[in-house]
Amino acid sequence: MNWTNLQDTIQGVISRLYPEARDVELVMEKPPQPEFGDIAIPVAFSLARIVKRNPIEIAREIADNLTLNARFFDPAETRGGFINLTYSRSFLMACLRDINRDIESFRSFNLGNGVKTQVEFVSANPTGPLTVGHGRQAVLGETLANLLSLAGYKVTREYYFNNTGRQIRFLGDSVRLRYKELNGEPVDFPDDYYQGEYIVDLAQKFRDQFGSDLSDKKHLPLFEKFAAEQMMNQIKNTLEQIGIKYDSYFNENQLIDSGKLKEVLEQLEAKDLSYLKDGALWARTSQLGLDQDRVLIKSTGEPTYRLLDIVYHKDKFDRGFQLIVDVFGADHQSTYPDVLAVVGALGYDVSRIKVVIHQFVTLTRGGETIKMSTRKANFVTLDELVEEVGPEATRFFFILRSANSHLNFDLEVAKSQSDENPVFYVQYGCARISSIIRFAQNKDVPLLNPEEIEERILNYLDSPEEHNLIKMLIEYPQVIRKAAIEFNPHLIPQYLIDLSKLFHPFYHDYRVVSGDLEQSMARLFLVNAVREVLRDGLNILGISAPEKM
RNA sequence: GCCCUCGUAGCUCAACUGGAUAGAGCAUCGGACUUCUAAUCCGGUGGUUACAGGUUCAAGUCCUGUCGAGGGUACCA
Repeated sequence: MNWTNLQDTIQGVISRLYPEARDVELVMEKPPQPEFGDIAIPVAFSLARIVKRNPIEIAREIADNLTLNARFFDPAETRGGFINLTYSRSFLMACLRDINRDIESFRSFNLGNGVKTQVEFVSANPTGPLTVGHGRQAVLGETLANLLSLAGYKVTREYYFNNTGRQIRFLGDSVRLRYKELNGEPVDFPDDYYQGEYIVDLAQKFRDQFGSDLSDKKHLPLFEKFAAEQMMNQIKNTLEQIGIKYDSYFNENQLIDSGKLKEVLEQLEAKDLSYLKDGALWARTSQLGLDQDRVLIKSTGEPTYRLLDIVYHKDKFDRGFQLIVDVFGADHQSTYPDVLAVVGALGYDVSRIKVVIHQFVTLTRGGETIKMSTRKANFVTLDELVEEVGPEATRFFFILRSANSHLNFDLEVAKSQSDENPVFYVQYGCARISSIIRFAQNKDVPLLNPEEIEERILNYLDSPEEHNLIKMLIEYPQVIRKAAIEFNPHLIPQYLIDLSKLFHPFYHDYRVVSGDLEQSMARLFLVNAVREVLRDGLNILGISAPEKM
């Protein structure tokens, strides 16, 4: 028995009582107040409109007809049109056993059925170190991939590596000029080139490797290749520091070299979706429902980012991905509709593409906003951030807020490792419970396994606080499921904080290992379940659950 | 100008996608370790959900408008 079974039961009662309203949406939620029970169902209000009757009567009628399995739920009550259900004691204890048995199967569910899925995230140009903003996307994308993976999707994590075009040319030439400087030659370094100190480092490395006879512009391709590869390695290192690994790196030049770009252009021409104007090739995006046409090939002969992204997405479909997740920053909000429209016009089912947009990170230092620009090099790198606050806090902080909210990141706060960083609060819960279990072992209080613990012993768990803890644990699978369905991973850290907020006061008020052996075993069984959930949740977030702190 | 995303306690953010009396943390004030970890706990203070209308049994959430922030509106990515 679980939440889903209950939902089916209620749906059945409704369609029997009110056949005309069989399709009504059944919402089940947590009531705002404990005296309203554990589950609230406001369905009578929606039914009232359809069957044109008083919602209070309807609620009563449904409650009376809910012949629920009494082993799991106490009789249904109604209150002002809401139907309220309360978990039975035996249901709570059954769940507690399940959690102690195997947390992964307790929270497991299958949405994906092995659907071949790609999650693309970060994909920053290798023209500079990753910034704090990329960090948010990295953590968001990776956590989403984790969630989809445990939801039954077959997930590939991919990084799109832009290794061609103007940005790379600028990068290569920036390095070349710094290299010239190192050779003692005078240079005029353009304002719109990459100003950062890391360019000088690259030039130095280049000089160490290739000598000092290559400053002539004809060697630019060598600089480009060298610099892009170096930057890409640096980016991989940065991501690895916060525990992020990819299954696949996709190089942009593959799209060009393989002829796929050309193929797409031919298809667009055949469908009369492109035309020449002012020396450039345009897409008729205005005919696809968008506000204006867009350039595909610049008059310089170079493809635009939009065109490459169209080809890339076509290629994703051609590689057999059935679900395509793109994690983008807010600056892509205007380009992805064009990409989707054109890819759709090429005959692909773009409803299989899910675009997750996250808002920008505003970086502050003691309340002062820091303006960031890669070009000007006045940015804070992800490396610097991780070095200051550690990988765990970095990950937790970035996943704590919903993707759609502007994230304010204050360096002073992050650096201080203060109470404002709730990752410690959650981890401390794990460490505390581990400590209790160690203590219990020394006192010969065993942590019983779910098969051997008797109902008689579980009867010691009879306080409201203990029941509330178990009820909170029962919510865990719903939280994970919801996070996966809605692409809202921030629900997980929010939940873990809430669970910890229930555990820590419990710890203060109730002694786990006491003189009463059976009571101690019961409480040990409970806190172990809490640790299982905390540890599993942290694991999904890529954060460790320390046994000691 | 137009298009996205937002606007919730002094600050950072939640609020189960339309549900019951809008919740946490930080900050601030005051308390708690001879007992399994004080990175903890307990209590006080804090709100016309930017503003004005509308939709309905019910609006922080939906629709319209105004104001404010960020992003886009490039033959940059």
